[in-house]
Amino acid sequence: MPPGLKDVAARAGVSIKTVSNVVNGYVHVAPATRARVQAAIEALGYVPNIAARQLRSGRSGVIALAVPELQLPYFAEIAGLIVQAAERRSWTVLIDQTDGLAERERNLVAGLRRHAIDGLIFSPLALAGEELALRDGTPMVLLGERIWHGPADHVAIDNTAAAADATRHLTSLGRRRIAAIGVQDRPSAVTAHQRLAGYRAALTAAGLAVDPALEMPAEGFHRADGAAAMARLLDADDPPDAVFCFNDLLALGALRTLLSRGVSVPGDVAVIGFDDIEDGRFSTPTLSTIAPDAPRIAQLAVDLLAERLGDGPAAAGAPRELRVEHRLVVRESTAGTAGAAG
Amino acid sequence: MPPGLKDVAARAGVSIKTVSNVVNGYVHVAPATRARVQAAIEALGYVPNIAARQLRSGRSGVIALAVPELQLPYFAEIAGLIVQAAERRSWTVLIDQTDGLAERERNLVAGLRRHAIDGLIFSPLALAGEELALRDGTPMVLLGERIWHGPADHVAIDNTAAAADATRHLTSLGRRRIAAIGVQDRPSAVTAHQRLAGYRAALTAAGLAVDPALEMPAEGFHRADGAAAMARLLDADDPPDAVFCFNDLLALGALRTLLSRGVSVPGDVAVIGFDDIEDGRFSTPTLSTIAPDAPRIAQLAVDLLAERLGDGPAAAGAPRELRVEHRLVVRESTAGTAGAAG
DNA sequence: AAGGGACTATACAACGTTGCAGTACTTAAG
DNA sequence: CTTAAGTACTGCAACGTTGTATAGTCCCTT
Repeated sequence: MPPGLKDVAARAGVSIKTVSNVVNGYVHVAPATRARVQAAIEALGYVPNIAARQLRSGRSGVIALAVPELQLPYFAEIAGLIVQAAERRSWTVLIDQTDGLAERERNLVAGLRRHAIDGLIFSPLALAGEELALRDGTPMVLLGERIWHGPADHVAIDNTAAAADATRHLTSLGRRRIAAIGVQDRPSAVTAHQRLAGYRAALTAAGLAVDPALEMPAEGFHRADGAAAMARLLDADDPPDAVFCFNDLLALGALRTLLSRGVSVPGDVAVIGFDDIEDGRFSTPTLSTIAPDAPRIAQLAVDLLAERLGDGPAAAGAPRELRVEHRLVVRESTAGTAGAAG
Repeated sequence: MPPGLKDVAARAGVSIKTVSNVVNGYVHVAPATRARVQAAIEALGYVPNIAARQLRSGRSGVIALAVPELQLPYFAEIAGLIVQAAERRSWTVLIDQTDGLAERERNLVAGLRRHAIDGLIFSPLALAGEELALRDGTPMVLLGERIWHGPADHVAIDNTAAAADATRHLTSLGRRRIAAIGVQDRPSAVTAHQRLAGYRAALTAAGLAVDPALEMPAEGFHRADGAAAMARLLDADDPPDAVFCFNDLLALGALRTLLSRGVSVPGDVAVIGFDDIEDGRFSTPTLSTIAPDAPRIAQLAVDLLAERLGDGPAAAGAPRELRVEHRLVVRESTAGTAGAAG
């Protein structure tokens, strides 16, 4: 029903191939011909059929982005930024939600969509290390963890250093009993492990003891988990005077518990999170956090993929690891000032 | 490079079409043949080429979802739910972010991706009414507004009634000076208009005067807009004793302003929002709100699309309008209890 | 015993596009 | 004036799949 090259060719009085040449910007087309074809294209409202193009060329112009959960504000932000970056290369982004399920992630890696996508940007949650090796040749860029010598290209901040920065901020404020919320046992929970490592390192560096009672596990990284963990900390014998939460949602949950119990923040307990999501800028009190350079992460991920996709010389080669900067953002939850209830 | 029907056929010693029949679950294939083909498929790791299938059948198995902004938690939630609902029909969802830009929305409606998608679920922000008529035949389901006699299928809650419910909740608490935050002038801002209408209707029904000074405009529907509007309300001569915010983010922004100025919520000012996003369950105080039945919205939208796509009898026919229920959710910001600072 | 139907399997064409090979004409160089 | 190089355009085949048409086999009915 919609017009094809054939229809345009008929109307412009040229061959199908010439129309194709015009569409693809082939140089050796006479200006007059080009104009005539253009006119026909516009008159008929011709749009190239992507399926046919893909069938012929093997390229779909679609890349997939797989994230654990779109409702986590951090991933929503990253997704938006990647879509923008991809748009500049006129790529379409297919967003896949894994819900952190190992099976879903394995399917992706095994090449579930295979023919449909040119590349994959993947933020793994359940999988790590060797399991991430892509079976088919689809280029992949990993996001968000620092996996040394991993099987694929990789963009991440230095999680361990960032966690240490957050913890050091708390020690520099004179806090001595600093808890961590978000510890996870699963061997694949690389993020949690790295942030825990950074936390411990900073404690040790400040001459503080590592106390297992202060390392609170969290099932997920949601507000509810943070709120529950904070409650357990407060109910314990020797409650903390500061908390480093492994992401902002945990921190917001913790804040909720603290405030509803009348604990002053940061007076009695200082709180710092991780991610710098928008919510943290409007919570009461506003939330100190570690801000990864998300726009740069998105841009680099897309650039890396483009490099692999380019048929140029740099297409092959060993996996690359790109580090992105992060900043410590100090707000009320550690620095004080505004109406922090007590 | 990846195997095709041809390769499987060769290995199984049957014709290409027979393999195709097995893949598509055609009934009249002898069990022995079917088994042999299945074995070949698994041995070779055959995966159907979607592009070729689409080229042949015209169907891509992909539907698009276009929302204003993924970072708005309400849309992130809807997106997740739609992806789930689509998965049950083994459809893939392509998520498009319009940023509320009229041009981007017009492109979509004009059929930008045309061949690539089987249908479109669209939550318009800048466009309304006639402009939404789809040029090509791609089925479309509209989300989130109540456009009477619109050009396409449509799933929505009764915005006006819901806004009236929220406002009535405030009047029933004895509040007399009730402000609204989120008013928008643009004729296409249908949501804002309808919520304003419901607000006014409920005021009138309660015997209260409509006071333009209490109807606060908001550029966007973000926290910052709510915070700013609330500040202006508090600085005015006769501040309100309750606020109905047109979405939860505005309400959370308003809460932030109220608390940082030491105004008691709900003691001095009661606050209610709209959407029931997760944040509102963990804010301080927790946020009363109107909860649309989001899972049902998602399910119905996908079902409607499926109906149009089915080559069955119900495929054509006049646009349908489906109404989804909503509930009033009363939490601390209007009902009191927990540690609402004062 | 003949006819009809259900079952099993196949061959061929087409979907719309692009790579490759090739033709005809023009211009510049020797 | 011939030859080579470049320009402008065309035709054919192929990408991998599925719908239609067809043919052969077997069993059941009349």
